[in-house]
Amino acid sequence: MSLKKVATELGVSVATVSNALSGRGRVSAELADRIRRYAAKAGYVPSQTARALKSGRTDTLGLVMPDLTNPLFPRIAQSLAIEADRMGLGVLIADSRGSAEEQDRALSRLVQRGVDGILIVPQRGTTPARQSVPMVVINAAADPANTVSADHIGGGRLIGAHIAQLGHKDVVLIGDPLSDVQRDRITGMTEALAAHAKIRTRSAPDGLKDLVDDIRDGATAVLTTSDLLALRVLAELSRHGLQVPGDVSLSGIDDLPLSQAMHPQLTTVAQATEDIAERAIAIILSQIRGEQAPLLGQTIPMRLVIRQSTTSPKPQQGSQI
Amino acid sequence: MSLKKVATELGVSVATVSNALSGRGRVSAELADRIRRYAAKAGYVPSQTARALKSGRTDTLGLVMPDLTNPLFPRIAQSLAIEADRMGLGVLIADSRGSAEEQDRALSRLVQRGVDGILIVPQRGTTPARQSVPMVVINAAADPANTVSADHIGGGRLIGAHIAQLGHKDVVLIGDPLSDVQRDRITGMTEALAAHAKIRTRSAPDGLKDLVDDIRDGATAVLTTSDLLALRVLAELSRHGLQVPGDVSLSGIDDLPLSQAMHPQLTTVAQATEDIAERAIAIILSQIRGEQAPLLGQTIPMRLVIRQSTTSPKPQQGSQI
DNA sequence: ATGCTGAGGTTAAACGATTAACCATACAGA
DNA sequence: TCTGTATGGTTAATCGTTTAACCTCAGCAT
Repeated sequence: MSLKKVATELGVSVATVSNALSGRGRVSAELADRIRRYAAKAGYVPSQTARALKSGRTDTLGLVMPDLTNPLFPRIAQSLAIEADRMGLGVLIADSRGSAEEQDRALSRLVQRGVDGILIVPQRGTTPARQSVPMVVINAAADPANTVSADHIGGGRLIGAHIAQLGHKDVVLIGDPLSDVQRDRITGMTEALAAHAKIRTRSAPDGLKDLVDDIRDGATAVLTTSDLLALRVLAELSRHGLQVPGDVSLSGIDDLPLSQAMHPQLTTVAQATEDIAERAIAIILSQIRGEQAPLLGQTIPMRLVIRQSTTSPKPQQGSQI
Repeated sequence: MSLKKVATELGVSVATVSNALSGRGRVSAELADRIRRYAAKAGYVPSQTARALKSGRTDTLGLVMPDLTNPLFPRIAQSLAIEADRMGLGVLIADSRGSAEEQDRALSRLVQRGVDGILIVPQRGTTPARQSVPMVVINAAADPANTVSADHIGGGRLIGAHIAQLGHKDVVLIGDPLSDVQRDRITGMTEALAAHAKIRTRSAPDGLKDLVDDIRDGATAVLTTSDLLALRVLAELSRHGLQVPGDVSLSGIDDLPLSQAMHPQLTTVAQATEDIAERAIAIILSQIRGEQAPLLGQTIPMRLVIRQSTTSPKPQQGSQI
């Protein structure tokens, strides 16, 4: 069903049909009505392709992620897909599989496919190559412009403050220092805890094995930079007979489904992925439409989710000789 | 950079440029070479949109999933995205958010966007509405044609046989009976265990609370239909002081990242998502190209991953007075 | 010279929608 | 009667590629 077919079958010109359906040109009310009804009945669906060719816009966004296997991907993808859909946009996915080169290849493939804009969660420590279409960076730490990110530092502060308030005086922070995001989270935790507690920092995954020593040495809480890492820490602790939260408090970040399935249920910090998606798409849409408002890095607050894995430290800290 | 621009700048016709670049028409070797070089230098990129309009094909597939938040989604999406990419296809995602109606809406949106075919992981118990483009169903249980699925029954058998071989005589199976896939997995487990053990079946999530009783009553293994459920079961068991695998063996299915992070590491069954993706895309490509070979449901074997959560039952089963 | 063949191009139509520019009719005002 | 102006359409160009059909020589045989 093309415009032309509808037109000839109705004995009018394609322009009239187009005008009637779009409501833009001048068509008498009754003819417009007749056309609309006929088109609906005949199942006419405008060709996005033809429209794209004419308008130069495909109403499609590209989404590039470093690793689709990343447990956070589903959340972001879902929020983005839903919001994009609300805005009448499609989302084309691409996996940048580990390397910066693959990331750039993914970018240019998307551009060649004609996407109107690109949403990208960049590889650790890389700056994606500039493209000919608007680009919004998601969840990069402290990038200059066109960035929408969860407030990782703030998130770190949130959990740090929670732990400080519980009265912990000796805590260990563990995360992967190669990741900007995780570094930011550690920074936040440190800020919130510095005045209240001794801080030990370990880097994952190598530092996992030192954790038990830290605890024997007096640490009463372990703050991790991700839920998955927290699960791993829990494994390590329980292998050595340490109870959470009895002997140690433990926290994650991300609020993955597993944080509710594990025992004890994990205290964590959630990203407002819907808000991130909404902002990201708003920004990219405004850029696509040429409103070059230099929207600077936007930061979306995180939310503390207190569950069972954190409590006040045991009063008797006597075991350390 | 359009064909036309390249053509006029080189003083030839667009047809010649097109022919030279595609290698299809008749162009003298040296002219073709000159054109190719110039096009490359000028950064000419063919418009996919125009090509799509002319050819009627967009080289794009739609991927519909019931819930992008499903922990299996990343794996499938990644495998599919990579394989599609290898075949020169793009992947447009859509979330069917819970309801069968939303699923059908997602489908028709994709069709309107002009995808050449659709890959769908259907909602539980729904049969997606037939569309005007080829469709391949992924991971539906026992559907008729055009289905590519992990062999869930076989996977169930695999883990069942493993447990039988370990010598368990009394096991409980737990899963969500509303899900076709999970039912299939239970079926497989049952087949493999029927001759060797007493089988108790519980449905998740309500049956979780009965598990401890089952074990006190003599059950020595709990087989779940998913890793996430296994984690939940582990939580329930340890809340009641039961050790895995000391007191009970436990297994999952899916081989999610968490199965390695938890303690003990989970014995599980993995889907060969790459193989599934490859088959699914091969099928849909052949349909798009009109080779209507009535490819019937294809089933991809699963793979047993033995880790630490399963062992032989304790010899002394004396406590059950 | 004349006709043929083949190589190497060019012309033009088509895909489907949008839209600027144009045309025709009716009716009002002078 | 003639001009002016809505009103309601139609024509045709355009976006960038692809491709069937056609044109134009050069070289060759008759």
